[in-house]
Amino acid sequence: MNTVASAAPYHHGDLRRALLDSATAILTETGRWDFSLREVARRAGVSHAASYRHFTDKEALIAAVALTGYETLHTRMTTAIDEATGAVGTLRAIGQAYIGFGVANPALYRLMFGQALPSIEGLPPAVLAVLTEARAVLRGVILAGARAGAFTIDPEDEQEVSVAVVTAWSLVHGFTLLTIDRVVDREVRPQVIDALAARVAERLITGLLPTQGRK
Amino acid sequence: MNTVASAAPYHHGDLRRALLDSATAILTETGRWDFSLREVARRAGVSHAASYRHFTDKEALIAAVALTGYETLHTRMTTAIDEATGAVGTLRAIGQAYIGFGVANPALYRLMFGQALPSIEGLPPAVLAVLTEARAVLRGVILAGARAGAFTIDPEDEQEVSVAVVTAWSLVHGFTLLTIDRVVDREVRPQVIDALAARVAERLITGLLPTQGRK
DNA sequence: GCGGTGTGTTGACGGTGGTAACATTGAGCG
DNA sequence: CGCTCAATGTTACCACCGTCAACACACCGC
Repeated sequence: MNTVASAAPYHHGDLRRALLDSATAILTETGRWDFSLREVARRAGVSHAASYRHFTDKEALIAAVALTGYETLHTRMTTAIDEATGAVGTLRAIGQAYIGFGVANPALYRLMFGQALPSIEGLPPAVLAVLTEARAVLRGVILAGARAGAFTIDPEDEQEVSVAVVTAWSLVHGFTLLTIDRVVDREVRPQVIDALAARVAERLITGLLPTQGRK
Repeated sequence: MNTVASAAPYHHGDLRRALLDSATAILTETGRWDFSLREVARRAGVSHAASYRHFTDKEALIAAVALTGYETLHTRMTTAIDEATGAVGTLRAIGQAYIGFGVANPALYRLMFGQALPSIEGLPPAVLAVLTEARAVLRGVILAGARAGAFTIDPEDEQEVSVAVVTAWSLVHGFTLLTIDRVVDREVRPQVIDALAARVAERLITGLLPTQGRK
């Protein structure tokens, strides 16, 4: 009866996947993350209560969508790393991949980092794991750069490394959100976001001060 | 009948203000920005439809709350500037004020920058005005520093100044959100956020590279 | 062939944002 | 002083939402 080609093992086939697909479709089409469960179900051609066989909660559905987002973000970052060379180049690549993902999927990005949960904690462990993994990747890049002497960071000083990680992540996260929210737009009107992102990243790398010590 | 001392010009007195107060109270108490209009009205001791005499929409109420947030943020920034000296010192002060505000009012901050609107555009003009003003303040600080020769920025190069503005704002915005969302917490476990914020800011100012040119 | 379990449906409940019709009350004006 | 009227607040209602319980079906192993 169904026009879908692939196998239909159970009643619907793979409703869980279908629901996730519907949700992400709404996300990208409308740009809003505050969709209704019923709309997702409707779109999947299924009754409004069917989702509860696959997700305990609306929040669980959202968390599952976020998880897919974290996963693709993570893979984009790692592939970007693989294709880059040098500490600074790798840092640039990873930042570009991150920002590129966020700008390409604004609603998903905001769902991942913006909303439905009181805090990141309380999320399913799988979600936290991927998130932690992504941070570990960034830390690894910075640590490698520090060990290679490319940065002014003592690789043995854990705190110093952490500060650098937080700094880089903050910059990239903040830039992504400001861009998504069109706050930046009015300031710069960049033809290409990439160019602006690159210059912002450069500012982080080179700093603001004239080339000499601090303070 | 009312225990409130001040005048009660109309039926309730100043329902608009009361509703805003209720909303902010819920915001700070529960930490959630997705309250219901009816709860706000209930808390103000008024029927749920009364709010529509003062706000066209739930979104309008939220925007009004956000507006108060932007205003206090703006004043905190300007007073911080007044009390600071030197370009770098001023930049530090403004960043600290910004982060301090966000961390002290997490739910409000997320409401201001996180949520209910497809994008920042489409907000009431008053909101946009204050937001723009806040950015202008930051730009002024950076421009002054550039003119004084404190930064490696050509004050005549508008684009370069803009890049610096976006960079600083992105950093501070991202750091605030990561802190609020407890993402940073697990990485560093800072006893005092201020200390971490200061070190992050320092990283922006001094950059990552060993003290020499770029690339 | 048959029971049972996994899957989807129907229908209901309380709560929500929003609207319309009605009630009240204070202010302006004779 | 009393009337009107517009501003403010209330009641009643709508469609929709998230969630749950009861029911229907269909495929599984036996």
